[in-house]
Amino acid sequence: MSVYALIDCNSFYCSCERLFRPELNGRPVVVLSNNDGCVIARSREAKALGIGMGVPYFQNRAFLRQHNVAVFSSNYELYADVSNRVMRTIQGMVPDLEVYSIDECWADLTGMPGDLDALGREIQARVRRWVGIPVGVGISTTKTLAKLAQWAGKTWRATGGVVDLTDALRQGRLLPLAPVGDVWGVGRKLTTRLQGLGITTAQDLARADLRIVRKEFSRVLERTARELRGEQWMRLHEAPPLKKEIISSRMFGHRVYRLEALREAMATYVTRAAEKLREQGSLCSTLLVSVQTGQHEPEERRYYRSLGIQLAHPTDDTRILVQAALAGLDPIYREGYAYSKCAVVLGSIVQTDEFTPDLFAPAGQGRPSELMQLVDRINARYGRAALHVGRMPADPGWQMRRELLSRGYTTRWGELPKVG
DNA sequence: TCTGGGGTCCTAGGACCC
DNA sequence: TCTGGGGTCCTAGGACCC
Repeated sequence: MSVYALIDCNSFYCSCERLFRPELNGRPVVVLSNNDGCVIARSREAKALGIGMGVPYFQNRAFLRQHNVAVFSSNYELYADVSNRVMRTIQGMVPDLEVYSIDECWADLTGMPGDLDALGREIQARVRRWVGIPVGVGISTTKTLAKLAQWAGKTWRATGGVVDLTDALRQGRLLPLAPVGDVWGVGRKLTTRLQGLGITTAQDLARADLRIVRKEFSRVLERTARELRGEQWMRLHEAPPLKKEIISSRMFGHRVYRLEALREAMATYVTRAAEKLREQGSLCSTLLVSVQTGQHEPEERRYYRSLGIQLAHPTDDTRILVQAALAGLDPIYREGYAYSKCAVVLGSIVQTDEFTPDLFAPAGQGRPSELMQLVDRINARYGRAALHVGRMPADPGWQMRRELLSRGYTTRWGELPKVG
């Protein structure tokens, strides 16, 4: 029998902000999305105030001030660094680990001797002591059940955030109490449709007729239902698979009207995407560029258009990619719209040894660019964008807003905390 | 009335996750 | 004034093939 654990950091971004600001313990804390757009992380105290996930910041600013809520722009450099520390700590305590997201990981505990509940509490205590971040642990025989165990740990505080759900009897008690919408893989749309069929709890889904689930919904949901029954359909992925597409997009800090500004932004995003491409040692041969106005504009002022571009040879060269993206931008730009965002998606991603090179390709094309490797090394040493294409401005007017950014406590020499 | 069946590949779009 | 970003998987449907 397999045993999986899901370890999840509580209100991760808020916990990171508190790490070097202990006076914030007990005080409600929220963290905003890019551009200070909406609330994406809430401490327990903030949730208790009724602040919803994803609510727009500008509509709630007064309420937040009134309740003395500490508000932060997202500081991804800090969160990524703290996340690495958490993962390394857990890695030393379990046989196999899959980093699932910035604040969650799976562990394979199959065959671990001793009390699993006690192991869960040990992990929790060590991460708290070594890194300072509170975590919850859910343990069971499938990933979907482990996820549900972790949900139970959050929902019933008496558990202390650790729930061992390997026992069939305990599963039988929990499943009828769990709303189907809290099952991993069941989102809003599916919840509504399932409820229409009288399937309202995890137990209902586990007991549903699998043929009907497959026919009316999908194989994906069938797999979820089977996992709730204890059939193991998902395994651990220790080495993260290479990305099949790489997206770079961002809302602008202010609306943008001119083609020239869009070109700057596009060049910046393509540069970032190409860096990610090279980080995984891949080449790409298609791009999709898009521009759009705000979703909340009146109908007649909304505009969205995208264009796919096929390259002659797979490449990882920022210069070629930027040139192609800018050529694609021109025909989809229309004057007179208030643009809020542009994006690039790199696709048809391959490894160098995965395709047949073109005998007639110009020298240097169709393989990793040595020049780009040099640029990456220089930028790693002297700071991102020390060397960059001329189209990328140093201080763009459209840059995202981060007015409430905390310090780079662990990632910038000049911003280290001072003691004494 | 009624028009083959089955396979592959590609793309667009939907749904989900964090 | 102001509403996130990055990713995966699956499905349906069209084109094409034998």
